[in-house]
Amino acid sequence: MAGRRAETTEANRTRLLAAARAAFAEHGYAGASMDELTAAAGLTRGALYHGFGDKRGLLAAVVAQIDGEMAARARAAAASARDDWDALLAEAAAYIEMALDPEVRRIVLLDGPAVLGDPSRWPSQNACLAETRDTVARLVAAGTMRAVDVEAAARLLSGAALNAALWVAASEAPDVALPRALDAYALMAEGLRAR
Amino acid sequence: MAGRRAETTEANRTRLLAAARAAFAEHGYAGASMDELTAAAGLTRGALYHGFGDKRGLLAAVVAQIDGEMAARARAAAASARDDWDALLAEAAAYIEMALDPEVRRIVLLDGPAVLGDPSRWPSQNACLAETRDTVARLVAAGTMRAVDVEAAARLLSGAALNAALWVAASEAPDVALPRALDAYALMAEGLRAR
DNA sequence: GGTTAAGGCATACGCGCCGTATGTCAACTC
DNA sequence: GAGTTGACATACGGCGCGTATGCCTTAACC
Repeated sequence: MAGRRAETTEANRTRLLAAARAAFAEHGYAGASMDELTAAAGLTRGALYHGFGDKRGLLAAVVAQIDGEMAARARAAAASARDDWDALLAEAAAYIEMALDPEVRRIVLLDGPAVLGDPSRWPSQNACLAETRDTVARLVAAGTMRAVDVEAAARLLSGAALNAALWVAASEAPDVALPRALDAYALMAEGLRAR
Repeated sequence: MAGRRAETTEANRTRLLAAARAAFAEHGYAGASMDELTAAAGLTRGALYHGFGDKRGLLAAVVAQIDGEMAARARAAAASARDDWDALLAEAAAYIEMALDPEVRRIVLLDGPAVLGDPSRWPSQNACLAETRDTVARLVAAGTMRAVDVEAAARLLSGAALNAALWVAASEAPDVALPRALDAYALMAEGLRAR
C-alpha cells in the first residue's frame, strides 16, 4: 500500500524542492530566506532541516534536479542528430540555450559552483558533464575525434559552452549573440576533429 | 606634500584590501566576517563602509585588484612568445596556472561571478577578458585567425581556459591533469586558426 | 593663528537569518 | 491497543550585516 506516511513525506519533499528552486532562482542562494521558502511550501524550517540537513544540502538537491533535467534535454537533442559529431554540437547548443534560462544560470552556473565547489565534485555527479564525456569518448573511440584526453576535452567543451551561455545572457542583444557563440563553438570543436 | 590625511587614508585602504583578500580567500565571500576582517587590519567596520560602500563593494575592489595582476602576468607571458598565435596559447597557459592558486579560484572564479554577476559586467571591466579579446582581435586582423566574432571567440577561449583550471585544481593529480588540459586547449584553439 | 568646515573613522543599535535543541503528534509494529 | 519510531513544529541563542550617530583630527580660510 506504499504507506500513507512515506507518501505525504515524499509529497512534502517535492513541494520543498519546488519552493527552494523558485526562491533560489529569484533571490539567489544567499538572498533566499529559509523561513519564507518553507512557508511558501506550507511547512517550516523543521521539515527542511530534517530532509536536507542544511541550506547547502537543499541547494545540492535543487542543483541535482535541474542538472538531471538538463542532461535529459541534451540527450534528446543529441538523439535527433545526423551523426555523432553533430550530436556533440547539438548537445552544446542545447546547453547554451538552456543556460539562457535565468533559473539555470543563477542556480547551476553561478551559485552552484560557488557554494558546492567544482561541478565534477558535486554529490549529484553532474549528469551534464557525464553526458558530454560519454559523447567525447564515443567520438574518440570511433576515430572521429583526435586522441585527446577525454576528461580534459569534455571539461573544456562543456566549460566553453556554459561560459558562452553566460556571455550571451549578459550581452545586450542575446538573439544576435547566440548564433555567434554557436558558430565560434563549432569552429573551436573542429580543432578536435580527426584530420 | 601630498597631504598627511590622504596618505594614511590610502594606507588604511590598502590594509583593508589585503585583509579582505586574505579573508575571502580563506573563508569564501559568504563565510568571511567583516568584523574579523577589519579587526585584522586594525580598523573597524566603519572604515570599511566608508571606503567601499558595502560587502559587495569590497569584493569588487578585491576582484579588480587580482584581475589586474592576472592581466599583467598574462601580458608578460604573451610578450615572451614567438608569434601572435603562440601568444594566445601562452596567455591561456598563464591563466590556467594562475587559477591553480586557491585565492584566484575562490575569489575571482567562484565568488566573483556569483556575487557580482557576469565578468563582462564587472565594474573593473575584467582586464583578463580584455586582454584575450585584444589578442584575438590582433589575430583576426592579421588573418592568422579565421573571421570569427571577436567577442564570442574571446569569451569561449577564456571560458575554456578558466574552466580547465577549475578542473585541474579539482582533479586528484593536478600535475598530470595540467598538461592534458593545455594539450586539449591548444587543439581546440587550432580550430579557430585560418586554413 | 585661530576658527570653521569637512571628512575619515569609531560606536551603538536593530533586524534578519541560520543552526540546534527540544517538544509533539500521527503512523507503523507486534 | 500499547509502544516506538520518525516526520515535523516550536523555541532559543548567536552571529553578521547595514545604518544612524558621534567624535576627533586634518585641511581650508580669513
